[in-house]
Amino acid sequence: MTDSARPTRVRIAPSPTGDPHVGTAYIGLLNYIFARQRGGQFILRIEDTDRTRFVPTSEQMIFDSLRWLGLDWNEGPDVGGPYGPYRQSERTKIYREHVQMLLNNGTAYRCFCTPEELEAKRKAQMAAKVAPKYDRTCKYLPKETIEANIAAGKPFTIRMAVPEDGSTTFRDELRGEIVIDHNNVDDQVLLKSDGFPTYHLANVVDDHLMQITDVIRAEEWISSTPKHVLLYSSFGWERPKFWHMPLLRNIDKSKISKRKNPVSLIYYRESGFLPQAVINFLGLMGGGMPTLNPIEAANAGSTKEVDIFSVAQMVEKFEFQRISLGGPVFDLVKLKWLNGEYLRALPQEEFVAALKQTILSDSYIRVIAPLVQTRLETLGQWGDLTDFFFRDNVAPPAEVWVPKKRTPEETLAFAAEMLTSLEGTDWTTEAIDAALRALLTAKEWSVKEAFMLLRAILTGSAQSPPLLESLVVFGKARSIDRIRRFIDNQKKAAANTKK
RNA sequence: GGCGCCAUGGUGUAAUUGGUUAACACGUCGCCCUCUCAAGGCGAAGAGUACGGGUUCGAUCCCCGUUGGCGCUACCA
Repeated sequence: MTDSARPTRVRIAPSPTGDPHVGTAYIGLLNYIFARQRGGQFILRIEDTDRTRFVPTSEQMIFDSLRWLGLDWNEGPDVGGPYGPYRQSERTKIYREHVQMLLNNGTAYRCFCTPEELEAKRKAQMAAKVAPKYDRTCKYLPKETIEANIAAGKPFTIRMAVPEDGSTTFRDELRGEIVIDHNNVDDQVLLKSDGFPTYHLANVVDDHLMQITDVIRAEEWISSTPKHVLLYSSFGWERPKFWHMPLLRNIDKSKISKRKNPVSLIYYRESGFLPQAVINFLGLMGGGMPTLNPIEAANAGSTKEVDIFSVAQMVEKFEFQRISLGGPVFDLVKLKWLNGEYLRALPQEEFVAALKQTILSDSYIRVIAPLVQTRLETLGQWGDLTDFFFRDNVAPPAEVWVPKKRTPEETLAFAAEMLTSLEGTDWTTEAIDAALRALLTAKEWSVKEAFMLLRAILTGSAQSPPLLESLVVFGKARSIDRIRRFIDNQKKAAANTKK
């Protein structure tokens, strides 16, 4: 059972629940480097077991974004491999078979409690200031009851039977031993009533079946690692090594989120960040690259070179043991500086090519053109009508964005509502229109007021091509970011004038 | 609340693993260059390493406690 003989195999397992996330890219990069350093394999697995959050277009965006960043995988849903399928929704039979093994050896049991019952119990526990935990009602159900329930067609989940005392100890390769008392481990649902597995089951089964040697994932998983360790032993399997990486943070140190940061890889690509810069920046998060010694630094010519490196250099020099465990703030300011460095270093031909691939691409211009064709008299007016599509900063004056009968405060509050609503909207004119109208009716805003506000935020002006179409063309990721930045900027400005 | 993880300038990281005036990069400010703005060059301010105790001749580094931040606490991942 020595793992030294096993060839290194690592994986990332994103969920297709929306836009591909920078956190996925971060963990992806780390896994990629880890595999390359050891001549191992890097696997992409799609964890699409939550049908309520499933977004059909998400998977392809994940593929595209990771490829854009240059993080190629050896095995995955789209490239195949010997351990497929690599999409969990296609592996439900495997999970059911495995959960049966657990049922057979008594390390799992059926639970007939309804979501409502569970919710009520949880509330009661919270009210009593007790740690919310499943009370094991169904753990010791008599055989006859279980069979009767099944015969009656009562829906059930399957839970893991966590030992009622003792503790689980595991080793985190970066932190050392971590001990968690079983009192603090819930009887986790392994198989949902819809027949799909939860993360915990699917993850362990797949990692084992796919021969994963090292689990390199975000720190948020530490607390549930005992569940996974317990599962490995319930199955009688050797467990992988666990490496928990620090969590990327917002400026306020909270876990990075779309409310406070552009978090979509689509955003970075569409806003004209270079993949090398994004990857380089991610490589800076948490350290890991050894500092140049003074001689190397002198040879490099400039000390800032220590912050600039490629994936190849990371593969060569990155040391996982050097990673610092404090969650790094994802600082857009430094990313922009880095991106500027890469842009300036580009040969002119490549710089032009980069423009033509992104912000000046044929496909982008093609979708903008119909919006302005009827509105211009000479081609020279193109820029007048479309500038906001090509700009990063638009700053509408207050007389444009504050409706006559509203105060700046209530307008900003409405903008914030709009942001929340649009975040959860499909990016089509119909869906945006519906969302907007629902909101404005609820808040008693006129169509004119609401649309003008959004127009001002998006374009910086009171005149523009059709708003909804413009939003769609500009893209969800960038539109959302523009609204968010507008609100932030106005709040800052208001705070400053008060001082 | 419970459990866990973490803690070096505003931000990201260094500090030959206990011996330095605590270093580098971003950002900020100033100067130079310059038709402007960037870029580039030069320089400055900014932490005494969260706090309090130990251990030690000596702690950023080891130990304990406190505080704070973050995460988890779902039929989400």
